[in-house]
Amino acid sequence: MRLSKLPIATLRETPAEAEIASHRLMLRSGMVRRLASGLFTWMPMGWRVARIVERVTREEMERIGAHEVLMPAVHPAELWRESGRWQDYGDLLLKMRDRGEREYCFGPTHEEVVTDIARRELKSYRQLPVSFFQVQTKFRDEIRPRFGVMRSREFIMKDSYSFHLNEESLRETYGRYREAYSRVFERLGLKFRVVQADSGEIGGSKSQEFHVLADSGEDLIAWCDGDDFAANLELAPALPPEGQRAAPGAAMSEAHTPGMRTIRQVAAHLDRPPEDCLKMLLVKAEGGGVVALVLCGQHEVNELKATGLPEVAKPLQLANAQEVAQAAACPPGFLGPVGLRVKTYVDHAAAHRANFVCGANRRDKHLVDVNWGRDLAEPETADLRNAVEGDRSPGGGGTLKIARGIEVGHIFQLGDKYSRAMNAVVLDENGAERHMQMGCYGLGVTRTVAAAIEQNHDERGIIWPEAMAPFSVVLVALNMARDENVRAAAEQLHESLRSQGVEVLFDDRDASPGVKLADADLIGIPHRVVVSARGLKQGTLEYKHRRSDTAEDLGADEAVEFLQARLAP
RNA sequence: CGGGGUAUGGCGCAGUCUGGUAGCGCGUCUGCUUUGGGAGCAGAAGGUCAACGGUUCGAAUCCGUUUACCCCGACCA
Repeated sequence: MRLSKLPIATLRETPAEAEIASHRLMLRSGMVRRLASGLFTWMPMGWRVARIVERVTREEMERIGAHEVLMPAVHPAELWRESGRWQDYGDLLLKMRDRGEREYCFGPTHEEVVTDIARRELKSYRQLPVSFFQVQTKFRDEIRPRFGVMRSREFIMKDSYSFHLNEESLRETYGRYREAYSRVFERLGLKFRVVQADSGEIGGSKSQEFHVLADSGEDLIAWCDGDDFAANLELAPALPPEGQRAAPGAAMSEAHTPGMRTIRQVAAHLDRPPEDCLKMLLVKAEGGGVVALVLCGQHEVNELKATGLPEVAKPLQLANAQEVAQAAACPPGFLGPVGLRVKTYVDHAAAHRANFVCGANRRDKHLVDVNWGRDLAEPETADLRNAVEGDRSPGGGGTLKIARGIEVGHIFQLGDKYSRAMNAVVLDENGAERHMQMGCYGLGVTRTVAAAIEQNHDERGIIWPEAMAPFSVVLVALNMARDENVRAAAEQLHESLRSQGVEVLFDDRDASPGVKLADADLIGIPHRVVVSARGLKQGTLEYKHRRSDTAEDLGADEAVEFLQARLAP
């Protein structure tokens, strides 16, 4: 492609709306343009990248025998009423009416449609297992679209659905998808992790997420290098500490802690480490009232774990002022478990502390040298907190690491949730009707493009992994408009590379060298060749990799072989 | 949906408090010069100041209504 023919300007200044690197760089490099909140046009350069992700994904889907289909983007309401999700999916579902006042939604996912297909087409266990996939535009009416195409309302997803006679077959196919997804992200050159995940609204039992590792990721994931444990932080168990709890020491006493409502203030004032200072949260209980949760000062409550307790209301909500006042005669900063008559759960780590500090349930007072079993009853323990770096791995192979990730894929074993709701059955070998087992598997195509940029960029621009780059080589011809030698050499190299099948972006614009070099860095093509009058005088071209700090000269006549050697897969 | 904010040429912004008929940088176009890290000079095009209504001799500016967008919270590929 000749840049002189691509009428898309790169932006020197960043539009004010862009908060994160990928959004900024995609706008500046002209990969996408915004139409409205959460709606983006994919411009030529960006679309090439999206299509690479699509292509690699398709190839891996076909490799495991999935059949590509294309289902409608618009779905009739009846189908979604049948599954119960016309209501359950909530406002994320974009609903609309046609001229006959019939109700439809724009599909945010396709379990209903594919299950309808399956119940019509699949009649016998002999047809199973089978899986279908599509690459298609989805619409989710997100409350707050943000981060450009990372969380847009309209986006492209590759979604697959598998059908099985039994759970064993489902598990086997699920495993194949996990491997296929891993191959997709490996081939794209992304650093990623597969982690255990919560199934959320889609339902079903087991699910795993694929996260591209990036510091700007919205999710936290935990894993252990010494075993195969890996989970979304919301699911990662925080194991009880090992060993015996220390013996009680000095007798419990009261300390004056005026106005100190945070763990940090209390710990500093009493000269105790934060882990010795237990904090207590009052949260709303199912059916009214409150439940108390006690954790070590440095730990964070885990919402999924907390709401898993029978008494705790979903979603997790802190008690309001009235509820706190009802439970204790002090402000929230001075709450503690001693003498409190509220259902109380204590995190394993907090239950392991001896001689700890906690609120006294009196304004401006804390208790010091408190001990379970001495100053108050032995606690009812539970896992309430987020795991932290260095915690013991549930897999037993060492300690946990924590990193940020961007969720680009999610695979589920759905079981019979949809096949039951929509009565999708086949006859088994005994001629009996059986609800099919289902799996579903999503991969965010457009989000993967943004995630790749989050993981691979520097202050100058994007650094595409080789496999995702919209072009392999950028050919920068300096002062081509006024130097016939440069023009001839550049045109010739462009033609040679093209004839060898190399995807080359030819910067033949009549622009200053600074502009061209800056744009080459911004767009992020891995291999750069500069043709200049200066070099040609010595019969050389200049080569530089986007990740390298230094350029090297190469003979003008060996450029094609040189590049081919570098581009070899 | 709750809270906060913004809306002025393609992009980034000033002007609004204190009303007087719109300006800067980047980009675009023309010409000359320059040419290895976002060039210089000269000239030019481009704005119903988000929309509607009101106050006023006069509104980007004051008042009211509406809309769009952004940021912070709960969701997801």
